[in-house]
Amino acid sequence: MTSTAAQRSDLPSQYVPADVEGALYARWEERGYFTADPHSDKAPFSIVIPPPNVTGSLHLGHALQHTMMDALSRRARMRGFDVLWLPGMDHASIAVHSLVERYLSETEGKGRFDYTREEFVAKAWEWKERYGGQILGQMRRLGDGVDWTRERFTMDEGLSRAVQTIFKSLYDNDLIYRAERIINWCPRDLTALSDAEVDHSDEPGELVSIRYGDGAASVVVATTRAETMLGDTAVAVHPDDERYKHLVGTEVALPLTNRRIPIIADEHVDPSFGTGAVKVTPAHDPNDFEIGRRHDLPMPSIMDERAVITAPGPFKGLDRLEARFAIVAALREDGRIVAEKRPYMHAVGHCSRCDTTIEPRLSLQWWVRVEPLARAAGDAVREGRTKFEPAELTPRYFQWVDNLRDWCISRQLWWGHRIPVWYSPDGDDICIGPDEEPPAGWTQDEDVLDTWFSSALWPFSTMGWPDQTPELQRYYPTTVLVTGYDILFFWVVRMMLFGVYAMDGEVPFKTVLLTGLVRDSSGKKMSKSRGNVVDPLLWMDNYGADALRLSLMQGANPGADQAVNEEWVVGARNFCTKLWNATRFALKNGATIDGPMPETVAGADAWILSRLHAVVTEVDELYEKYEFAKITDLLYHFAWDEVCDWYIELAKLSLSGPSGDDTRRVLGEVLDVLLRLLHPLIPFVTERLWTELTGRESVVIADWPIADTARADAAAEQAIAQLQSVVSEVRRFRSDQGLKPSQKVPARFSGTSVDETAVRTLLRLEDPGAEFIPTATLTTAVGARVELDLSGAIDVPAERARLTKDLAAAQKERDVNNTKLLNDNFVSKAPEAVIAKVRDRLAAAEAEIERISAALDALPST
RNA sequence: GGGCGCUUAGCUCAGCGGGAGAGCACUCGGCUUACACCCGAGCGGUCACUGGUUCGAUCCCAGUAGCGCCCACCA
Repeated sequence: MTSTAAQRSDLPSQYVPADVEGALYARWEERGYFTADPHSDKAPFSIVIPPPNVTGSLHLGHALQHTMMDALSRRARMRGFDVLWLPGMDHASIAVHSLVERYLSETEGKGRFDYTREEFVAKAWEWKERYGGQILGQMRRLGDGVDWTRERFTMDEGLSRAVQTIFKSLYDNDLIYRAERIINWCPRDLTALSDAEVDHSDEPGELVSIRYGDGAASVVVATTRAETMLGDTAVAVHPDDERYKHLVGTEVALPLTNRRIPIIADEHVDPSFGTGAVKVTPAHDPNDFEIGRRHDLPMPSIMDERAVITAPGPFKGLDRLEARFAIVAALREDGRIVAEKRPYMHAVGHCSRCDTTIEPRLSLQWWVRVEPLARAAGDAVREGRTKFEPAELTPRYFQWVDNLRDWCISRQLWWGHRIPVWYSPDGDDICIGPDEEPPAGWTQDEDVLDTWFSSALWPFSTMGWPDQTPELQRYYPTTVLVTGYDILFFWVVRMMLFGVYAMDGEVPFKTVLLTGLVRDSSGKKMSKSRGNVVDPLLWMDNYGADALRLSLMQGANPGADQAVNEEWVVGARNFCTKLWNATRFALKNGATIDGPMPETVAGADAWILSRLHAVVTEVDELYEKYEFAKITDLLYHFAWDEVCDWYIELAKLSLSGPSGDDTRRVLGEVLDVLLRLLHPLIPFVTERLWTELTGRESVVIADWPIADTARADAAAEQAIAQLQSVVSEVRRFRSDQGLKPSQKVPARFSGTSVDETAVRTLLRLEDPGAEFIPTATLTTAVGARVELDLSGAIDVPAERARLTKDLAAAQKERDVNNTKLLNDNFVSKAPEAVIAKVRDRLAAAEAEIERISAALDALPST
């Protein structure tokens, strides 16, 4: 399978991602590299993908998270794990409804209610097959190594079965119940919503104070929702409020109506807010509902499902906002308005899907009793069975899980899992399990379940639960969940609730890796309304999937948001090109991975191997902490600064020398290991280069590098450090002197053991001739002396400026350290190692000052 | 009202008790036969402010100011 690298060294000088990415992915998929094997004897490693909406398209947040999951699973595969990365999509009940409704209105000119339920659902499936799931192709473009043979959809038969099974179990255990309560109602989507699906924002409204009743028996209430007064059935005051004690138990006339309503006392009322008296509208406000329940008040509803007034009278038929305006005007006319504050900023709930103002509505819905589930889910984290990365975000989990209220799970929609409860003509109900038949003549509940209900089962429903499949037994609990901290509540908490419940207390994941949000280049949240949304597909088109992935990983500090910017993607693309050309150089020069590594090597070869294995160790440590930004930074600098800028430059010299074969082997080794280390982050370019370099099948199935501590070579590292120091110092001198890089300068070395030939070549220095005149002398920090013959052409002012600057720095260094050593407290209390270091630095600074002063003195005076 | 976090080079961010760092941007010089998507050199910061702890604070503690996020039924 191997052939010599030199035969294949025909790469062009630039990497063109579009030429290779598609074909490589197709080959990986075809060869089944990403297919898990539940019967394997390898240790399992599993991740379930956060299922994107079937309506969705890949955005930068996906790109970030998918790259992390891909990197983790590719590395695990290389390390010898049996990897399952399970892909799939969510049916996204409300989102599909909006899209399908728009689609039907455009294509057939009809609205949702022009179809029967069955027709609409059929249309939705049709839409899904035709337009849904675009993201799956986009995931392939990004390089996601998911197991497509196990792709799932939340409305699959198997997952629907899981939904029905757990629903029945919860129902039978009295953890699901039906009750009439105030719910969040979206008057546009015409459905109930859970608390999590409501976004609150402060908005300018109005606070009007209205006098109820007349004379001494009157009371003033303040409200932001004057229109709901039509449904008032009481006025409440605090029981201890002396101002109103005498009124409790009496009645007042409700303005604009003929009704009289009682004044009641309830602990909920805050006497210090407003007038201390509050109107009570049990059918249109959650607090008022509770008060109404406590006092057994009537709960008349005054609006329909579209938030249009239904209460008889002049306001009937008005929209809630029109009604508010009209009612305040009418009250004003009646002289009942005591005060009006406008604008009055207060929090208003909005439908997270369509942004319509939520209407609290009294409604009969299905609920999950979360308290017992939440306690178990909280304990799982308290006991450390699930850990959060970064750990700082753990309190946020508890904030959620410890304060959950019952979860409203029924939705007045058609696309989704229909509630498996049937009603008899007499109104009895029965919950039907997956293998049961409802009694004849009974009818099924019309509602579907909240989309998040099925998502909450994802870690086990996708693996075949409730059946005890090999997958479920092997891959649950999953190794790690990677998701944004923004859906901790929506999703993570609920998976914990149901996972712990359904799987006998076993958590759905051992670690939850929470990523930050991807923001625009100035750190602003991306949103359609801001118009700053970047399409990752465009960047992939222009720079390649690897460049996108690498740029995202560069900014991926645990739990922190990151700003992205096209220039970073350009930089990442440049890195890929750099790698490409380094490998191209290696191939051109006969680098190889064939044959055993030489036991001992010298000079730059020894140094780079020492560094390479240190990097392997470090990368492994950083992966344990999910430090993607640091992993990327480390590999970026190792590859670019050390391998390309120094090692390859030095290798150019030795390739033609006596140890050329060693260098060819070492160069092959370095690139082989480096490409394997980089593969999880940038799979395409590394695959292309690695197969070219090694002639082997695929880096996807290559082994993860193992650090070889025997290659650690402190002496070699020190020697190269010295060489680098000498070279840098001379380069700086040349640059300050304005010498062209191409200009050759005679030079003489002393006091150093660096490889003179190497240094001369790198610096374009010539051997000293017979008439060598040392017009400049450089002494570097490592004690090497370099004399250069500029034949009188030395730029004295430039050199004086350079030396003066160095002198000032050295003097400052001397003073700082000297001061420390003169401080008795420091000398007596600081650790010995620190003191020794300061002494060394002082000595070095003094030597430096002497050296520079001498050089300055030696300069010809002008 | 609770909870969390941030403030370090022009920008985006690392660092977090003993010498201020990276990428990009910027300046200067270079087509040095892997790479101009490149090479070499350089400029750039009283680490938000005020106190405290410490021999020593960008780093720990307290407070101040500004910014951000999450949660919350004060009408």
